[in-house]
This record gives sequence, C-alpha cells and structure tokens, in this order.
Amino acid sequence: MDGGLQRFGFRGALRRIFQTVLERLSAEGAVAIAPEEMPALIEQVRETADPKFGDYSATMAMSLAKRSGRKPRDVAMEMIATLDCVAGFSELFEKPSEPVGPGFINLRVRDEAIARAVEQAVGDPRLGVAPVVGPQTIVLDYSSPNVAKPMHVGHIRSTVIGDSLAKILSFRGHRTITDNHLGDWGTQFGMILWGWKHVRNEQAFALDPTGELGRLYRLVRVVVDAKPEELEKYPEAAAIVEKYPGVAEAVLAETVKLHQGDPENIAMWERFMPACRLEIDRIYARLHVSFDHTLGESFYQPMLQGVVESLASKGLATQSRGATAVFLDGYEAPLLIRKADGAFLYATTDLATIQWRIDHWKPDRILYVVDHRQSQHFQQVFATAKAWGYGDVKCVHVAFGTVLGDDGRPFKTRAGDAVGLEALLDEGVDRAMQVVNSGAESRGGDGMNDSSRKHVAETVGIGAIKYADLAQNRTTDYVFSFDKMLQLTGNTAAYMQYAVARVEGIFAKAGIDRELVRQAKVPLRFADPRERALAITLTRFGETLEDVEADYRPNVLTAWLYELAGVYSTFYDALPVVKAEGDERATRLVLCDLTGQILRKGLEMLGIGVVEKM
RNA sequence: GCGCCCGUAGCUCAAUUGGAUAGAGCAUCGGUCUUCGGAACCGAGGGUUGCAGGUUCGAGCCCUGCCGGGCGCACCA
Repeated sequence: MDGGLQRFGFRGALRRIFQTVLERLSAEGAVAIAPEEMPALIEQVRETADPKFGDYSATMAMSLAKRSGRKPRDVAMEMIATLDCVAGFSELFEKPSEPVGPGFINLRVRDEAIARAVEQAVGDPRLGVAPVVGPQTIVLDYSSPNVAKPMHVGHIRSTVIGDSLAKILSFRGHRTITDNHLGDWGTQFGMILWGWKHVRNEQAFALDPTGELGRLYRLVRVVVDAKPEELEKYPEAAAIVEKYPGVAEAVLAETVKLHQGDPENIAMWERFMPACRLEIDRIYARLHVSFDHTLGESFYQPMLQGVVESLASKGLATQSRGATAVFLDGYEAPLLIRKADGAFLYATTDLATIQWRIDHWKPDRILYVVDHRQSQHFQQVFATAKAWGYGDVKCVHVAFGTVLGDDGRPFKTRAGDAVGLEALLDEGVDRAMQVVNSGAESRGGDGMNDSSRKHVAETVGIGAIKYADLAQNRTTDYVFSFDKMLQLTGNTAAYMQYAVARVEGIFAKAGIDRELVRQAKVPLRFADPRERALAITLTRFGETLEDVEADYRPNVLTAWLYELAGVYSTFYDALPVVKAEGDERATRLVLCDLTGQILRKGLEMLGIGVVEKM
C-alpha cells in the first residue's frame, strides 16, 4: 500500500485523508459539515508558503471553529488526533505535534515516501503524475483567425495558450478535441468580394494570392470605415469613394449574396479559400500547432436558418427594428442573430456551433480561448444557449488581454497596422541567432555548424515568443519585448531550454545510460536537504497541472518549471553528481534524470521545443 | 450613461483564489568557486499592494465610495 499516493499524489492523498477526518468530526457532532461544502474545505490543504512550515498545511480548522463557536486551536487539535486513525496517513506523513499559530496544521512528508514517489516516477511514462479523477470530454476553441486578413500579433495569444491548454488537459487524462473556428464567412469576405469585382489586380493575385486579397481587404475596409480626415491619407481609397458612392452598402450586399448562396460569390469564395488556408497552415507548421478539426464559420452556414427558426419557435428570438434579436435579462442590448438585411451574424454561428458540437461530440466543457473584449458577447451567447436547451455543457470564456508595444499602446507598426505574425516570428528567430552566435564566440566556437545553429535559433526564437506569452497571467495585457523574452536569465524560454540541455548533457558527457539509471532500483536516500528539496519539488508536477486546469492558466506551469530549475541549480551547484560515489551517486543521478524528463515534458506541454546543445 | 477588466519594488511580472514575514527577473551593491555545461551559485538594499473606509482570528485578494487607466455597449468578427 502506498496510501493512495500513485492515484492522487501527496496533496491529493492528504486531501482525501482530511476529508475522512472532517467526515468523522461531522459524524461525531463536533462540527456540522454539509457534503457540498467538502470540496472547498479540503482545498484548504495546500503547499506551504515557506518550507520552514513543512511541506503541506491545512487551514480549515480556523474557518470551521468560527461557526461552531469553538477555539480554532481546539478544532485543529482534534483533527490532528484523528489523522492517525485514517488509513495511509502514517505511511506518507509525519504526525504533527500541535497546531501552529491561530490553528494551522502543518505537515511534513516522510523522506521514505518522497523517495518511493521519485523511484516510481523516474521509470513512469507519466512521470508520477496521477491521472485526473473523472476525465471529461473537453472541446477547445482557439486561434480562429480571420482568413481574409493576414494573421497578426493578436492571434499569437489565443493560438499559444489554447495549444498549451489542450496538451495539458490531454496529459491530465481528459479527452480533448481541438477545433479551429476559422473566420471564413463574415463581412470581411464581403469586402474582398466587392474589392475583387471592382479594383482587383489579377497579376498580383497570380503571384501572391493572399497578398492581393489582403490588399483588397485593407483597401475596402478603409473605404468603408475611415472618417473623411483619415481618407486624405489614402488617396487610392479616396478615389474609390469618389467613383463608387455607397460602397458600404454594396459590401454588405455582397455578404448577403454570399450567405444566400449566390453562385458567383460562392465560386469566388471557393477560389480564394485554398490560398488562405495554405497561408495560415504555413504559420501553424512553424509554430508546431495543429488542430483535430478546422470547422470554420462557413461549415455552420447551412444550419443558421434553423437556429433562428428554433429560437423564434421557443419565443426566445423576436423581431426588433427589422432584425431578429434575443433579449436577455440583465443586458441592455439584445443578442442579434439576424440582421435587417437578412444576413446572419457571428452570434448565430456561435449558437449553431454549440448545438453542433453538443450533438456530435457530447462535450462536458467547451473552452473559448478568445480576447477579453468579447466577454459580453460570450456571456450572452452562453445564456442564450442555456435558455435554448443546451445548458448541460459548461462553456467557459478563457479570456486574455491585449498585446502591447514598449510604449504601452497596442502593438502596432509605425504605419499603424497590426504587426504581421510571420514577420514577428522572423524577427524573434533573427535575434535568437544573434544570441546563439555571440554565445558561441564568447566560448571560442562550439563546433556547431550553420544548419544546427539555424535549428537552435528557430527553436529558441519561437520558444521565446511562446514562453513569454504563456508565462504571463493571461488575464492582463502584456508588453511585448524581444529584449526581455530573449534574456538568458530569469523566467524565459532560453533559460529553461538551457536548463534541459545542461541537465541532460550530464548523461551524454559522462557516458551514463539513463535507462540503467531508471531501472537500477536503488533505494534513494536524502542526506542533504537540497536533495530532499529537489525530490519533493519533483513530486509536485501533477499538482501543478491540476492547478493549471483549475483556472486554465499555463503561467502556473511556467512558474513551477522555473522554480524547479532554480531548486535544481541550487542542488547541482552544491553537490557533486557524477563525481559522487555509491548510493549518493545513484540518488543524485535519479534526481537529475527525473528533473530533465519533467522539464522536457513541461516544455513540451507548453509547445516549446528543446535542443541538445545550445 | 451602463457594464466588464486592471492599478503590486525604479522597470517587466508573480503571489497556491481569504492564510503565516507580499515573491522573482532586470537594474544597483556585495560575496563564492581550481567550471560534473559559469548562460552558475549565495546574499543585501529596494513596498503604506492607487486612496479612504468596512467585513474577521487573518485582506494584494471580499464589500462600499473615490482617483487613475483599458475595453465593450443594435444589425463587424
């Protein structure tokens, strides 16, 4: 017996132990606890803020004491007395003598239990991470670029965060379905259609299809949206306004025709789409991001009429000012699902998408990794879906902030356009190459040839861009800075990639077979506190992933990996590994190997590559 | 006007969702070591968490009111 360690990890096992303790206290009438309160209470078992308090602490005695009118320390004392009686407790933890302060119960994991956990993890494909209790089917909707316009810096967050969450949830044991909900059917396509019909450049299209489509999109958008004074800056657009009065209406009319199946517009759409798809696929390939499905807005087009009719038949949708609208309590503006001119809106598509996903995939959850500016939209869509009868699925808007430039303003080029994603990746790789070269020079050359340097620069450059985004709490805006993200110290991709190369380099350099290290089955002993500190950190990988899922925040994982790298550095700096002997050497080699495996796996789940030499 | 989000060290960010002395990196200053990959390690200074109240054993986190910033609010996505 391992006290449930392999199924739940230390924290999970301890939470179950405390649940038993609380149930017993409740049954004895010491404190009344309703079953539905239990999850929140046992979550009060967590890692200590400071190692001097032990490894885990439980704080629920203090809140429970208040309601039962007893002294917090008395309740804590009673809980401590009960701990012994719970199966598995004494195998894993040392018994605390008494509560600390107002009623903290501090717990220390037995060294032997840590050793067993590390021994088990080092040869385990899951690295000791317990699979989630109660796996679910989770749809992740992310990236979702608009195919009519080039991908820009704004798409990086959704793509990178979504990709990472999918990998993490999947490793946890959930069934994940990733779906790229392409914007391939909206008004922006009406702009391209109108532009193509009136001001196209066939030659340019033949050479660079998406370049020409992008030009048309930008041009027509200016024509439609720009204020008179802005038009002065765009003579070409001004000329079009002059020549074609009523362009705005004409653009919308093209969209309506597309939506109603006009053969000419459909044919153009079908002609343009392949080039648009190739363009974005090239970027995904470079980011190493892929999707299980790419069902764009157009996929749901045949269902939209039915969505509106269904909502109307249930009395949810009504006619208002010529449009079809869903009025919801608590919102001033209704959710519009059909325009007065007959065209459908993205709310309509979003509702059809929920319906389709539920019908075909039966998900427990749908996550939308989308810009925070759309939070009201999603609130209304989710509320409408629920009223419509699709309330069983848990829809979550995983929102994130805006990418800002060094000046704190939204990240734009000097001309005021959004920064193209591809150019951004190129610059990141170029700068990484400079870092790689200067590092090689300072060491007097390192034997890397051009192609391997190129590979390292690509891995480090792309990794830096992704990591900088993932390392930041997604809810806040973030300042994009190449200088910061490419630093070699601190919480950056390069530092983490270097950490992996350094850890794993030990084995190659010393000619040690890692498989033998894993299979040696030598009982681990921790003679030095730095060995123990590293070992217990290694056992918390699963807890970290659990916490990532709780709030869909990859930065929880980056922070923990960085902490692990730091704990490892302290260990490695102070204690010889290869030069050690006997059990000491065996113990330290296992710790190094597992550190390398976990850092590598962690970066993999962030979508970040590693290199052997850098 | 209504609604949502944000305000933490000089700068960029954390803070286990109400827990213990608010932590990192950069920058500044000091120290270690005959390099198992020094792109290292150890340490110091630096904070009235925008302001003022409130709730309680305990508040950066919850409530109220201000100040400052961002975003959204009927036919774009």
